[in-house]
Amino acid sequence: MVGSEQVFALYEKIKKSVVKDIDSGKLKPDDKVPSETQLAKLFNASRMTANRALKELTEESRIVRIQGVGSFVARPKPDAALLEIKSIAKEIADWGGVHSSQILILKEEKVTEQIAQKMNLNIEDTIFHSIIVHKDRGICVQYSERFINPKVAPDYLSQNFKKITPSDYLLGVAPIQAAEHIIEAVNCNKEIQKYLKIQPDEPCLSLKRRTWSFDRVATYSIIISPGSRYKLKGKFIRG
Amino acid sequence: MVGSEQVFALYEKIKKSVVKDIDSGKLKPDDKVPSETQLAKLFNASRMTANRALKELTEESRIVRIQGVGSFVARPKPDAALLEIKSIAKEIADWGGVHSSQILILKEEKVTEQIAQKMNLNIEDTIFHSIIVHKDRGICVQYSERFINPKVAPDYLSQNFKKITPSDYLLGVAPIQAAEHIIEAVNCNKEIQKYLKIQPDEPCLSLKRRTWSFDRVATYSIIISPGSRYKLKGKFIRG
DNA sequence: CGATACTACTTGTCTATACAAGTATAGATA
DNA sequence: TATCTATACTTGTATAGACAAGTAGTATCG
Repeated sequence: MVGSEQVFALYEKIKKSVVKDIDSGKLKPDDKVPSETQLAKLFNASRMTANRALKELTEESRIVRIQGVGSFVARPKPDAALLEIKSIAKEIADWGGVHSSQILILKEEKVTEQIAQKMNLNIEDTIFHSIIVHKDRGICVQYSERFINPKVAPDYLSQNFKKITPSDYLLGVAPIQAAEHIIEAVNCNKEIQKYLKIQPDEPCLSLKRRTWSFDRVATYSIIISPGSRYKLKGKFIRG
Repeated sequence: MVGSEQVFALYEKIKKSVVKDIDSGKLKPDDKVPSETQLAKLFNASRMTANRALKELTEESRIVRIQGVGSFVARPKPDAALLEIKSIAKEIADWGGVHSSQILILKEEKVTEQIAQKMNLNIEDTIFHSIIVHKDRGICVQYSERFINPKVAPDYLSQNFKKITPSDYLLGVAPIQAAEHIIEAVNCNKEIQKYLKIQPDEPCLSLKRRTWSFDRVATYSIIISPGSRYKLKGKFIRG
């Protein structure tokens, strides 16, 4: 093994070359990546080898390929990890509870400066704003305040949410491509204490979440759950 | 589109066939999957097509392939989602803090019944047990109690952890394949209050984590952070 | 002017073949 | 017995060629 040089397969060399061009900025998001035929000629490879390189870059979300058109540099995503948290309704169902929810607020309103910044909106834009309290057999287990970008779910306000939960509706019209979470333990304010019917010193889990859909910030949510009544569960597998 | 039947590519048919055999129980974990040559003959396909099918099944973690030996049904993992949480040291560094840690306990001991159950160990087995307090500029931000399966990191106790953190050492010798998390908001007990130097009513984030490596439970950790001093951040992208 | 057909180019799938490289086993050899 | 060797089989990589299918633009026709 002394002095030996790592040998890379040809398709790996092609991949590295394209990745290098992307990372160096030579190829920018939405730029056209050389076609399979061009790459094959460039690297003295067969088209299949270039195909494999581009195919794997697709799987790694570095490029997007469109049949008949070409391959293009993918738009960067916030990060490349996955956090899966079950919907509250599903979680309650899974431990044998009975889920119900109460919509406290559901309206369109002007964005505040803070929300505009978090959701990449202009200050004159409006958003959909909802506050929902989730219960298990009548006991409040979660306060959920959500701001929804009207561009990704224009019909949100006209849903009646009898047959489908707001979360499931949103997942249908605006599938989550990416999300960012901040989890904290907090003592929540009096208003939320009232909604959740908890004592002032009861520690609560606060989950602030931004989701992206179609390369837009789709939702910004603040989710508060009393520690004594709710445990957040997550699972993961590294790729 | 009326009455049209979905046409599947040949490599997809091969994939589906193998997946069906796995899901139906006809092929069990560690069983040998037919070789590329056999599948090619079976489906009247070329070896390259069978190769593509098995290659994609590898990427989907349904099978494991060993060059020169064959393809085998993968052992099932806890779940198929990914939660990435930065190491505390990295997170502190990222917001410009200065990380230090203090090892309170680091020893081998007999497992308790509870830990044995959580880590799939026998009651006569021993484990490595560590308690570490992480600080930022001398202020405690995290209490971390960890139980390590000696089988995945037999040299853990003989490390001095001057140049490498325990987490990074573990990641090196026992890469995480999967993990399970339970996140709660809690009021922590007096002992931990003392370690973290916090008030009794200070809400804390509790993170209980099991990690798997090489198909074994590698670690079980209880991580406690005061809410006022620590925010857990997670990011995700759906595949 | 608008619809149609043609074309050049792209990615998607598939074949037949080849050689490299890793593993397991049976048999020959020391 | 222990070790080497030939072999059969496996997966990994790569080629050259083929046809299908989708897109965009150009030229042609009515």
